[in-house]
Amino acid sequence: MKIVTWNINGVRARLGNLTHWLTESAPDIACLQEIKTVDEQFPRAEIEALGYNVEIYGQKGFNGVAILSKLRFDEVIRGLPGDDADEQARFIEGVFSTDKGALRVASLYLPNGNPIDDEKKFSYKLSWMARLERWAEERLMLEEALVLAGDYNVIPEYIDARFPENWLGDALFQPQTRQAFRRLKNLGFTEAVRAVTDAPDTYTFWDYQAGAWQKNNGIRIDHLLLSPEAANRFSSASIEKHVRAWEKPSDHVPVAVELAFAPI
DNA sequence: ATGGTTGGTAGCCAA
Repeated sequence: MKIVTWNINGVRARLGNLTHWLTESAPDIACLQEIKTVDEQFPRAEIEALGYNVEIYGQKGFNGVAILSKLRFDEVIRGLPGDDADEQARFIEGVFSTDKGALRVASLYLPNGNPIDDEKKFSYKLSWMARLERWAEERLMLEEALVLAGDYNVIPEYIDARFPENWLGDALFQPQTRQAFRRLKNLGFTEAVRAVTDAPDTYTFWDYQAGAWQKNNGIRIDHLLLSPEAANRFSSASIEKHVRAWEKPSDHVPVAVELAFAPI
């Protein structure tokens, strides 16, 4: 089973890319972030025509996440618990039935947090990460196959940036940010890409500005965390870098994992 | 050199 995360940066502006990618990459489950639309304006019919079930947690203008799945959804939960006042659409989870039991997949869009001297923005990022850790702690107690996929807006290590010195003042590379990501991982997750390669050139995002793509000025911020039950069936990960060279690309590319589960 | 680019929006903001 192929599970992919992709920050699409506007699903309506990227519909041609999305349908082409779904046909080419053929994921079983695709986690999208930054769909930047309300549910009613999501291009549902075009995606369903390709054989996908669609569950959306949209928002006007910004944010918004979705899960597309060839498997039927047994359950869908929208929003990250822990703050009833948080109205940003950044988290959706789906539960599926497989030959090995339940598979839970979350699509998350972690707050950017910049600029770090804006106390509201950076503290929102850190408190969101603390909420995510509490949520993960609870879910791991279920001992299910769980894939926590999305745009984490976290550069975990120096090798995850082509020019790490450029990111020292950025919310994505702050010590507190990196520590919060380590804390999450250390609950017992396997981070898929780093489990299969130590290569530095595994970027998932290249800014639109200043020719970042042409200079390979990239960072690795899109991640898939696997619970032990998922990690034990994990065989490979891939970064679909060629998508960044398409016409009208997102600034992120899809990141995929292959897990030995079959739909039932 | 504190630059530049994109999407969604009508707040130039968020990234």
